[in-house]
Amino acid sequence: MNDISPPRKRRNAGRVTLNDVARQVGVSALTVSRFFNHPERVSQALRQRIGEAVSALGYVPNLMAGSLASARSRIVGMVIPNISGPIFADTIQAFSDTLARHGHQLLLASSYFSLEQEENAVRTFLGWSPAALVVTSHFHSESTEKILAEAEIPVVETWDYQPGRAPIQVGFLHYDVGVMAARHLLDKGYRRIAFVLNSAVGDFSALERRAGYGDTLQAAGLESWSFAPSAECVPFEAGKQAMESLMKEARPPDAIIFANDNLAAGGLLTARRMGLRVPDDCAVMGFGDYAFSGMLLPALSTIRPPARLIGEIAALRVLESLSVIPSTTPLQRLNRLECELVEREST
Amino acid sequence: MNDISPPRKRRNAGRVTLNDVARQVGVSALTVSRFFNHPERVSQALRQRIGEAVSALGYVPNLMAGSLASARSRIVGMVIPNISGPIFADTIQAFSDTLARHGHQLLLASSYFSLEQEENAVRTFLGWSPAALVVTSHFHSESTEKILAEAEIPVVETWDYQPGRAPIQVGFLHYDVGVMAARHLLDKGYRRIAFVLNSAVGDFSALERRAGYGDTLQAAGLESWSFAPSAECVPFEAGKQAMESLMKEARPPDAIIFANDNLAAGGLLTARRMGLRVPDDCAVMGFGDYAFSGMLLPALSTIRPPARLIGEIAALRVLESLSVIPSTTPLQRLNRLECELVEREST
DNA sequence: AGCTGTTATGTCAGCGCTAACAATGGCTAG
DNA sequence: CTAGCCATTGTTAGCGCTGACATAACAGCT
Repeated sequence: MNDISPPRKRRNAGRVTLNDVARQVGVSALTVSRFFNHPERVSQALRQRIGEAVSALGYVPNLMAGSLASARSRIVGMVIPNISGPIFADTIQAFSDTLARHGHQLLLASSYFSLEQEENAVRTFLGWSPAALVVTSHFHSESTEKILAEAEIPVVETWDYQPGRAPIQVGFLHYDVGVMAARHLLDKGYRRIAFVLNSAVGDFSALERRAGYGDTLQAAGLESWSFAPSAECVPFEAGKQAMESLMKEARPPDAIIFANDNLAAGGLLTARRMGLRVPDDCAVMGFGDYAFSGMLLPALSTIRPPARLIGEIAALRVLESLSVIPSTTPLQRLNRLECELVEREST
Repeated sequence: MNDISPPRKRRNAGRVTLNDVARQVGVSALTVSRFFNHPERVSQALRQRIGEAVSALGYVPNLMAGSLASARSRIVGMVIPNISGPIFADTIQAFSDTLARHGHQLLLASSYFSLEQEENAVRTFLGWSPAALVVTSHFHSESTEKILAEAEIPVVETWDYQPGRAPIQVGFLHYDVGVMAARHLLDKGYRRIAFVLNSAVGDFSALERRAGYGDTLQAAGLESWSFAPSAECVPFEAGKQAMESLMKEARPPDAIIFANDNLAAGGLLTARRMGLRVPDDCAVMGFGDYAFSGMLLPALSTIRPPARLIGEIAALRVLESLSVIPSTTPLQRLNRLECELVEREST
């Protein structure tokens, strides 16, 4: 019955395409493409007319198609331990904003300090041919290392600085933070200084801070001493547990460095509930300078990491690597940032 | 000279493609494609062999190509006022995690309460043919409304609940929060209750909370009264400014509702510095239940929004709309969530 | 005039994948 | 025994865009 089968239809969905714009203006599709990607290569007159047609038709470039054709995208993937934590949020914010200012988008995933989740996220992100990838710290699973090395895109490690590593790094030496905290307490005259680790397993950076603390105490001829709260308890509880346990010892510490301000806050409030005076009976020191740290009673002495700066500089390094912005060259060294000691009432 | 020009080369870059896998196994590319997207339509035996080939070759599906071909992606865009703020971070975290569990990715942008930035973000996101779009509140520019309506993808509005609006909404009625705060203070016997607005322009939700407060006071035959800090100052400062200014009045308030906990914290500390007793001289109430709120002295009474729940349910609604997970149907009503009054020492 | 170089635009082929349709073979129902 | 059906796999034709290359037009130069 049917003579010629009609050409197979495809669900174009009536979306406005480059070709529609091109036809409207009377040029080839490529010229319109250039209008978006290399406007300087299109004559003034055409630029004007294309611009009008674009807004008249309400054309939205299909970034997927563009990325597929050019094997480049304007997506940057970021894997970070968590989003809602008080420190990383600032980094994400600054990173995202800086990218956005230069027309790039942020694809985000959290790893919860799990190397396996990090690997999954990296793998998935690579499926999107991202322009670059940003991860946290230099601790990765072996396969993640391999994948990142073979990805042939810029990779930036944040929140850490390990001299001599290949990828671009934007962060600080956690070891130094441990040294800084220990020195501060030593200068203040404390001698029995304990260190409380994070209850979150996989937070290797905290271990480096402890190493800095340990070496500093050893160099001063003092005994170092660390407490690991049971995993699986929330930071605040872990701090409480640590304080109770440490103070029960025969010779309790006269100062405690907590792996972060959440733990320190738990410790601080527990100390007060136990009737201890802070810092007279026991000094307390945190890390992170969270929003609440200055409002505690006594206000918490802590070390403030350059969270926003990390995000911003990481984004700038990414954009430089992609030649989106000119390279401000010998900045390699400026990737090593400093933490700031915030001395308040608890030490 | 040259007889036949060689076929033009393209920068394949040696990446492993579907075809490579298919060739290795000895099937067509489509079968491998089905292996990933509709595994149930591939025979057991092939599934096995394809799976092996995939990991042997280290094949990573090119999601761009897939999305282009199918006009569907597994990206969900989210536009939120800010990332690092203490409340939205939880929503983002829960949203991202829930999406990730079902193989979807989060593309994130922040609007800083600016309708224009929101519109830009939405426009850009649409270029990625996202599977769905999530925005904050029901306040959008006219063109954003239009774009969203025409997008033909699920759109979810979060952090707000306006009866009778078309898009899926997951949130609460800010008006109710205002009522709840006012009622609480009235019940406690306060009569001269002031409201302090947010210093961030564009936070329309705060205006709705104020409306709830205003109507409640009016219904009680009391005068309502609001203070707007100068824009451009950080929340903490704005709270300070408000407290100083309000307390200088001839008949100062006996209770103040702040638009959020940051403002309230500024107000609280200022009150104490001014020698006022809280809550005896002036009660203080916030909104948000930020991390520090319970640690202030006196601990801040506030209203806790279901931040994580919003993120999680928004993600579930998105996934349902996309038929990724079965629809738990008459949940429409469950999208309206409740805030919780957290009574502490400041009221 | 002829040559080179530069700028502005077009042609063509494909990026890697999947929807629509077709084909194959085994199996049941009439 | 054959039509009809399901399950499984293959063929074809793009999705919307951009790279490499080609071309045209025109300027500046010998």
